[in-house]
Amino acid sequence: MSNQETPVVDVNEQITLRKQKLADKRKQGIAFPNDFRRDSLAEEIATEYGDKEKSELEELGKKVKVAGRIMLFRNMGKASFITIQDMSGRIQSYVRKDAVGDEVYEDFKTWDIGDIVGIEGTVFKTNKGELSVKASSIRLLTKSLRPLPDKWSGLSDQETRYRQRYVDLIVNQQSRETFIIRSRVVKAIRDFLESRDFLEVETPMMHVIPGGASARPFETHHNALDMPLYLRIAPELYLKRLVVGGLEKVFEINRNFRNEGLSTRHNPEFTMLEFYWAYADYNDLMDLTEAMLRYTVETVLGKTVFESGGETYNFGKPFERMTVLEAIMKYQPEITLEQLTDMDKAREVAKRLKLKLEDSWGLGRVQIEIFEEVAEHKLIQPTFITAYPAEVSPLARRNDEDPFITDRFEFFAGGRELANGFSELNDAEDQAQRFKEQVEAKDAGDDEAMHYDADYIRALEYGLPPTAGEGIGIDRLVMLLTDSLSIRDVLLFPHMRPE
RNA sequence: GGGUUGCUAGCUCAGUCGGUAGAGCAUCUGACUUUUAAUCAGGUGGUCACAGGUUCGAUUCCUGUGCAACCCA
Repeated sequence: MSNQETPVVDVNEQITLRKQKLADKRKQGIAFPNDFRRDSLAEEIATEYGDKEKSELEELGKKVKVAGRIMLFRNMGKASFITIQDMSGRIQSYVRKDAVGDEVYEDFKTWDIGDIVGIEGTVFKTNKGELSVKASSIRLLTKSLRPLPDKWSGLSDQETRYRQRYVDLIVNQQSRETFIIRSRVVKAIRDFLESRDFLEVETPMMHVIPGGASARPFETHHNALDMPLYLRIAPELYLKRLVVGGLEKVFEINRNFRNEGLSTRHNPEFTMLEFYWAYADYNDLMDLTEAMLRYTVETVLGKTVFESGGETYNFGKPFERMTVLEAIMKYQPEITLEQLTDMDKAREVAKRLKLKLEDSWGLGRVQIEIFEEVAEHKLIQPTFITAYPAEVSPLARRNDEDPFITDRFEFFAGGRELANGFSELNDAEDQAQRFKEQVEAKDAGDDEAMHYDADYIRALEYGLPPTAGEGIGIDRLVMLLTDSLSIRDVLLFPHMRPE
């Protein structure tokens, strides 16, 4: 294949010319050499020599080998300046005809912005003081056949940025930074949990029974076994099986798949951290979550107070904690506790808020609908909301004093739910009963209700120690830390309809 | 699912009250051995998203489709 012409669909004059240049290069020998080895990155050179005086550098005569993509090309006759970009940043190179030789220089003048080059030369400073590499030799390593976007305005078309992320990453520094931050967030969380003796595990992505959350799954098919399989909607039930098995502190950072609509907050596949902690409850979890998020924000951004979406966030001070009902009354003071705890009155409140209620919903579900309508989007600063009704928490442990609610919380910041955690239900008989209720709901037409997972019940029957577990949406956390309005901005390759 | 907006050169954008289009960057030719979005002179480049309709004539007006962004449910 390497000697084949690349088929190009949308050919234009510039592409045709570049293909001709590549064809000439093929005739001269190896068009795609892979024997150049660099010894320096742009940023390393800047860090090491940026502060030195012009004369100091001349004395030093530091020789470097750099490589990267040509981003700017300023030809001034018998000498040129090019700016190349590598994984660390950009550096300028000064290419003189008398330094690289007539033949190379004439060839070099035909190279294009976007081409990938290797340069050997000396670190120096120009008269204007810009740190540069004075080329003693320069080679074309990869011919680029497609012109890059405008060197000044870059690529701003959202669709192209998502569909051709490679181009976005070449020209938009901010996009590169977003994904560097994303990587640092995951690393910070991993370091934090490992330092507290959590074990990282990998559990199946393909489930026979999709469980651990309420959502519609993607379905696939195993040919050899001739059976349906589901892409997981959550790893929860497998991680808790591991706690039964004695892995008392486990976590997994991986993809979940939910067969739902697309929006600025939803992608069919998204990344979740889930972790389980034996001999702990939801209060311990909130403390741990607070410490982990504070550590993550501080490690990644270097500070605990930051701006995002026009708001100032403070992850340094203690996170607020309140119950679902307290949150409703805080943000809608005319609603009383009495109205929220009486089924008929709560339904009246919901009706006034123009919420659409199903007849089958109990008081707990109605309360949550009201909460989501009046409070959720107002929870800007980091806040834990507790005391979720059992009706909407099929996997959470009931509260000892009030069996109507569970020992559960959700964590909010920026008006978005970022985490969900609770003391786990470890009563096998109670869990079996709740699965049955879910199956009844499914039979009644709720296609987000859960299946009955008999093996999970069997695992619980061996005994799940008292345990707390939590899931944190990594994409939404990264959105907050990178000031991104859409989940697509924090996914390298977001789901798009076919072109 | 409903609504609004957008789709014009490789990129970023103008524009045509209906007479088939412009700018900057990129590209091409020429000048230039310390430039900084280099500069200067001169060129090339477009099924105006797609398909219909109205019209003497549609990129422009109308309808539909596709993709995208935003808002609502």
